[in-house]
Amino acid sequence: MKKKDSVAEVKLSEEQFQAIARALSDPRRFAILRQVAAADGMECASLEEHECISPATISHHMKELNEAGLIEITRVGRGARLFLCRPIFTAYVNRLASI
Amino acid sequence: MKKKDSVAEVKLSEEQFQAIARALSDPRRFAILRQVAAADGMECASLEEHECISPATISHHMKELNEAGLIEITRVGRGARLFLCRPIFTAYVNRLASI
DNA sequence: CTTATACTTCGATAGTCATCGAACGATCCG
DNA sequence: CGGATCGTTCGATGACTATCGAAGTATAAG
Repeated sequence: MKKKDSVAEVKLSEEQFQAIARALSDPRRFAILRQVAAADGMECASLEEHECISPATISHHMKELNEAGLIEITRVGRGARLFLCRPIFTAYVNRLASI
Repeated sequence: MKKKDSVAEVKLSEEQFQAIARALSDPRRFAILRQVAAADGMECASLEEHECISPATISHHMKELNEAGLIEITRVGRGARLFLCRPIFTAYVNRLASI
């Protein structure tokens, strides 16, 4: 008898687990992730962070989040659409919760 | 109708939330937290980390975990006992999960 | 009292990382 | 074609931090 395994729980490597922890430890990155979670498929250009940090820095954070496996980035036209990889994120949360 | 609020869910400040995220982003600290979670009230001297890092560094990590609100440290005799602050930890996990 | 154990504090160091500006690449529009 | 917009890459820089050894504090034991 199990609970909530409807998505066939992803298995995170130790490396990825730590990469995610690191990715989430930066306030900007977490803010970005929150926005993507709230509006899946949103335009990168719509992120609030464009108000306070440079495009170069935003791009850097995107790369980090992407390499941690937390978001997918799809270029469309001149812009980019952002998608939360919820299975990965959920796997991280569950693993944390289980310590 | 709610779920699992049996501990009267703790409310984390934005500051504490980020402090916890930062605390968890270091592999050593996470390893320490895992050991404490697995053996609440354990002796600091029993941590595996004594095999690989200096007492000074361990003490530093303890301070970080303590200031993030994740562990309590009580001196007893020459040693120190470590306790996981599960309500705080759970509040962090729940807040993460709710994005 | 002296020694040993357990942890803390301090200062220094080396490595990491968020941030930027500048230059570049791609795409859309007129 | 020629701008204009959006994002990426690169190199540099300043800030932060994990780590250490050495010195300090407290406690227990001989």
